[in-house]
Amino acid sequence: MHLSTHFNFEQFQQMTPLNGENIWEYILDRHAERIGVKRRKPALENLERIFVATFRLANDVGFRAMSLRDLCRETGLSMGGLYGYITSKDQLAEMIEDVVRHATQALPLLFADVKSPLDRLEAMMRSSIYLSEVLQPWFYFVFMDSRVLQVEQRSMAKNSELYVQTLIAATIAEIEPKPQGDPTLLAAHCLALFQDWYVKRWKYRAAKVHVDDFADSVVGTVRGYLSMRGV
Amino acid sequence: MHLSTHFNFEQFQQMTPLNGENIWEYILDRHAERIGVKRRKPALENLERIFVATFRLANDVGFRAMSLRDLCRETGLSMGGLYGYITSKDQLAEMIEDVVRHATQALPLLFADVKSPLDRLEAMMRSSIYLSEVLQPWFYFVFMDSRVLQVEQRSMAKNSELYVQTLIAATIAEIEPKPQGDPTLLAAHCLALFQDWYVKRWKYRAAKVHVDDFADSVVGTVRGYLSMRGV
DNA sequence: CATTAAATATAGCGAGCGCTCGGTTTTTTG
DNA sequence: CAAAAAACCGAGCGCTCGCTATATTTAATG
Repeated sequence: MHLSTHFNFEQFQQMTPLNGENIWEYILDRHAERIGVKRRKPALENLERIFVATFRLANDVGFRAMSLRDLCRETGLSMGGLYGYITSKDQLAEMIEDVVRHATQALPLLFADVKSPLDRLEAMMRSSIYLSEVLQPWFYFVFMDSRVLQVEQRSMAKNSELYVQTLIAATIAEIEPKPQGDPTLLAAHCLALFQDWYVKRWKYRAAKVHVDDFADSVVGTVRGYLSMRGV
Repeated sequence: MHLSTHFNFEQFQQMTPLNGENIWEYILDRHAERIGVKRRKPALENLERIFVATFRLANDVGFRAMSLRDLCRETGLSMGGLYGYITSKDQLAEMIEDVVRHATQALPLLFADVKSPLDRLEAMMRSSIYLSEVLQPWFYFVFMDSRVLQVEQRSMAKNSELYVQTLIAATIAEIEPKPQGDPTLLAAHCLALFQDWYVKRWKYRAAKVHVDDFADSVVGTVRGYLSMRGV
């Protein structure tokens, strides 16, 4: 199961438990007893249609301004059919936030046993970037729309960010010789750097930047700074 | 007029042409012939009420989902009164995007004559951070809500980002000895770093991080990396 | 092929939307 | 202190919202 900490995107795709294909199965199983639709094949197809359309519409007008009638038009479902898969509009967003949060928090734990803190940091940042490449619309949705969800989802998304930041700060604090600057602030910078991949995806797509180039650049920059001699 | 390139927030507040107080005058003058209200004092007061309320509501539900009736409730104006200041809901967002774009693009030009590229880069990043501190809700609004505006505003916001990125990339390219990595990609990292100040403002507020501490950290990190010896 | 269960279509509820416009109140002016 | 000007109010227009109850169509099963 375990790979080098210097894996690239192709290698990551082999090891990630969640990807763009099996995610519909994950969601269907996770909400099995609540989802009214019993037959598996149309359920998976419709789930994919629903979420893909949600991402497109939310990106156009924002989640709260997106109408379920538009969602029906995009998916080909009727209002009644749609409500076989969700219990409310808010609950639809909740499902997305839930996927992203679980995926985000599961990743860093895979590398908890890596001895070198610099290598562990690289592995966490690389896997975060690669995962957000595989699930870009999901991550983007949570980043842009979690603020308009109900209070509970909002704070869950914030706490998830702080959790990852704390993990990274702890790793940075282990580095010897100690890098200049506050580990928590440096960890925040790391988050800002790798989140940029899915937040500004339009920019990198237009510039034809490959995810491996981006990851190399971020990792190289961070490693370069953190392994500098202090003043 | 000219200051050192190592100014802090207090010094920046002395030199910025736009701040939290005179911005209402700026907006009133810029839209003078369109705004129906002629008397200056109530106009300035109501403009402030309108924009402050817009920021609060847009942050809660997103701009497209924010209703003008809620806006009236928050401002104390009626629908009719509100429409003395705006011509449409979209035009309200347009005014905000316009302020941010002009302020963003005017800043870097102040330092075009700084000889040392590293110093110029520092000045551009510092001023960007400090300006976004003074006008945080404005910057945050454009970052989060420009995607839901009409196509024209959307592309203007994107082009503005690319413009600043190009300026920074050109400055990075001047640095000797040449830093490792693609200047455009490094410039993108710089943007991600200093935009984090207003995008994740909730995080830094909670952690009681002062804007000068943040700016020092970002500038220190970037300078540290860019002035490293290449491999 | 008939039966039955699953999935979908549709009409409709009360509420709220952006926006307008005739009327009212407030402020300035002579 | 009137008259004129400026600012503001809020009911109402046509339309859409999230959501539901019921009827209809589709697919699996004997």
